[in-house]
Order: sequence, then structure tokens, then C-alpha cells
Amino acid sequence: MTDFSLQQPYSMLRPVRGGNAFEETIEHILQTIKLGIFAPADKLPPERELAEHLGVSRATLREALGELQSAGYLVVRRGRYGGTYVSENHVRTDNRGVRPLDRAEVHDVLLFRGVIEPAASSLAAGSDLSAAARGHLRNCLTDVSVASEANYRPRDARFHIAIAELTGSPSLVGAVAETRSRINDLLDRIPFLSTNLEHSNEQHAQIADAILRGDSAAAERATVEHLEGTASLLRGFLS
Amino acid sequence: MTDFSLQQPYSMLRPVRGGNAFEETIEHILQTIKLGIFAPADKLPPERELAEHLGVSRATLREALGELQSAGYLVVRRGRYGGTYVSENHVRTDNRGVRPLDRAEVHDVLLFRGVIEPAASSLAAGSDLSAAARGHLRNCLTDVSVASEANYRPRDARFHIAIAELTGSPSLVGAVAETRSRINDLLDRIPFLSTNLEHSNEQHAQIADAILRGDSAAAERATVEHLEGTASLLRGFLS
DNA sequence: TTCTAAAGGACTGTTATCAGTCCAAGGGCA
DNA sequence: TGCCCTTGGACTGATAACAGTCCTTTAGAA
Repeated sequence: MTDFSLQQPYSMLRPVRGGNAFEETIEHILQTIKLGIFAPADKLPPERELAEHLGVSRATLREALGELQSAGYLVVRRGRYGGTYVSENHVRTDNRGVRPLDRAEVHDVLLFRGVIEPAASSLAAGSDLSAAARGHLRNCLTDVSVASEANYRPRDARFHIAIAELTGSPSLVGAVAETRSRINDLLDRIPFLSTNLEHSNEQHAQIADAILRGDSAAAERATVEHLEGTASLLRGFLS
Repeated sequence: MTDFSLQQPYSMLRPVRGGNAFEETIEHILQTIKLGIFAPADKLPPERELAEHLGVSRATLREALGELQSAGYLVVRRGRYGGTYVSENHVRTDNRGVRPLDRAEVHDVLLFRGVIEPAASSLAAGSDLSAAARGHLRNCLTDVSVASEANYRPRDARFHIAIAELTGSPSLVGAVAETRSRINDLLDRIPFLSTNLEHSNEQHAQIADAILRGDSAAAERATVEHLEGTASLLRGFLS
């Protein structure tokens, strides 16, 4: 049952900001990498440009980049045609089991994802998609379908975000990206189970196919089914 | 069609923070008032407590409160049993027409709202609701049904947020509140049209009824219909 | 009537963040 | 070969935001 003790109006009085600018910037950049927005070997925008996009000063951005560099996520080359690059062989640290799964967090994120991702698929299928948009979706599908276990997760995230992008709604894209990121955090906390990549790829293909031929109902249905995999995996580790 | 020029990966590189803490705090408190979380004559939590909830220092919070006080939104009483109260007779400034409607913003917010609010209603109807939760929904329904045009909007928002609260998902509550706030901003920019309160209240009653008797499909359907009113109103002012 | 506790009001010193400026590197191009 | 332009690197002074402390007010209890 929904608990109503001492919640209102405090449920709405959430923190105005997530923390200090430095930490927020680290988290934000790390997210773009983990979600596959920037793939390994990709070049980040120049510091001055990136700082402006992120709305922080270059000094703060550089602190964050320095941290990510020494953590092995980024490599930096100086001079003209230099820049900041996503590391190609970052050994992922084994975070598993450091913190237990939070029941409320799992429930919340799965429920929210179950709302927005099927809706995104349905809306994408119902949209009048440009050739570029269709190509982008196909590219992301190919990327994830040829991925190994090591680089599967960011490409999977990238594919799902690409679907949201087809809706043309920045809010929806943001919500899907944010939710994927939270899911990734949860998955990092459970023992690694060799995922059935073939099954997952099969579902991806079905979703993309339904979207490309404009079948909203099928796209939504296939997405709901696809999400069930991760959902039951996470729920299984709650008990 | 969805435009794909120069978006990736910049679509994901949004600002890390919305502005300075002072302005964000003002905006946040103003939102809780406009969404009806704090109704006129309600007492805000003590400054020390509120500052902690909002994650800002008391100095910054006080700057924001001072601004809202001189703008007439808040009144302050000192001494024991004193506190900060929401003003009962704040004359709303006439913002209409100051800025024109942004087509992309209208499209985005209506689409996103069309995803999350019907889903919230459906999920609420499918939940095992406590007596307190049911009572809360009924209270919010009554409040909005007896509201005048002057205080209709915050109570309307409060009712819709209450539905999201029934789902037990903080993410969904946050998304609905945020979206309502954006809708309010848009409505402030168009000429005032005397809304058909009776029709709206009738729809509210239908939604609440469907939720309370656990009929997910009916709750979702009634919500979609209800949202159509505001949607077509806003779309009408785009051309 | 006096006291007390809970609230807002005011101040101080410290730290984080900023905008702006200049330096250093180094790959291409004349 | 040497210049040039784009990029990261480093520093400075100004401002925003912070935690912590103490003062002032005031309704109700003793």
C-alpha cells in the first residue's frame, strides 16, 4: 500500500541542486560515457565549448576532467588537433555488492521506466520519421547487435535513447536517459550474469522494425516485453 | 519530421545546474505555491528545516524568502509560534503576452504530459490504496471542485499531483509536478479565457471515481480526455 | 508578571565557483 | 624549416554560497 505518513508537503521539497558543481560535472560526463553518447575513442568537445554547454566554468570543468582522467576514463592529448578522448581500454572497477539494492529505488525506477519507454516506442512509431532519423535508429541497432558483453550496456542504452529521440521530445529523451543511468547504477550492484544477448538483440530488432513500419501497438508491446527482462532480474535480487 | 541536424551528442549535454542557488530556490518555492502544495495561509516549515530540505544554506534561503516576501507571496511573523506564511491575498501580476508561446516547448510539454499523466492515473487505479490515500484523493477532489476561478489552478495541480502520489513513485510525482509547472508557465502567456469549470470538475470526478474503484482503463481514458482541453487551448494559440 | 523556547534576523570567516588572461604544446601548411 | 592556430594548462582577483554563531522578537506556560 501507498504510505501517507508525514509525506505531504515534504515530498515536493526536494533539494534544489544535486551537490557541488564539481561533482555534478563528473557525474554528468561519466553518464554520457556510460550511456554510450560518447563511445570509446570518441573526442569530447574542446574544454571551452564543453564548459559552456554544461553551464559551468572552465576551471570547474577541468577539475572534473582531471578526475576522470586519473580514473582512467579519459585520455588527453595537447596541442593543435589534440583534445580529450574517451579511453578505449578502461578497466571497469568491480563495484558489485558494495551497496545493497534499495527496494524503493528499484520499484520507483522500474515503474517509471515502464511508463516512459513503451510510450516512447509507441510515439516514435507514430511519427513521420525523416530518412536521417531512420538511419540513426538502424545504426544504433547495428551497433548494439554486434556488441560484445564488454561494451553491450552503453550501446544498449544508446539504442533506447535513440528511440526517445525519434519522438522529438527533449523531455522524453532526458527522462529515458536519466532512467537508463539509474538502471545502470542498480545493475552495477548485482553479480554479473551472462545476459542472453541473442534474445535481447532479437527483441531490439522487433522494436526497431515495428517503429520503422509505423506500428505503434507492436512497438509498445515489444518494448514492454523487452523491459521485463531487466525488471525481473533486478527484482530477483531484492529478496 | 524529426530534425537530426547537429543534435547528437549535444542533445545530452544540457547544463549541469539551472542557475545560481538563490534564483533556483526562489523558483522552487514559488512552484510549491503555484502547484498548491502550500495553499494560501499555510505555514512554511521553519527556515532551518526548510534550508536543509532544499539543500541550500539558510543565508541563501533567506535571500530567496526575502524576495518572495517583498513580491507579496509570503508574509512573515517573528517570535515563537511565528513563521513564514503563504500570503492570502496575493494579487497576481498580469504576465499575459509578455513572451510569445514557444512552439517547440508547447509540443514537448504536451507530449510528455500526455505520456505520464494517463499512466499515473492507470497505475493509481491498479494500486492497492490505503484508506489515507483514498481520503487524500477525495480531499483534493473536493478542494478543486469548490474552487473559484481565482484559486482554481493550484488546486487543479494539487489534484493531479495527488494522483501521481498514489502510484508510490517519487519519479512520477516529480515528473507530473514539473510538467504541471511548465504548463502553468505557458498558460500565463495567453489571454485569460473563462474556463468551463463545471466540465473540468465533471472530468475530475470521473477520474477519481475510476481510480477509487480500481478501473485502470477507465481512469486512463478519462485522463486522456481531460488533458485534451488544455492541449487544444494551448495549440490554438500557436497559430 | 516573569521566564522560556521557538522562531526570524544579522553577522563573520571560509570555501567553491566564476570570468578573464596568458602560457605551452604540437600537428599541419606555406 | 619555421610559422600558426587550435587546443589543453595554469594563474589571478572577484563573487557566490557555505557553516557556524549570536541577537531579537514574541506567545504561551509557570
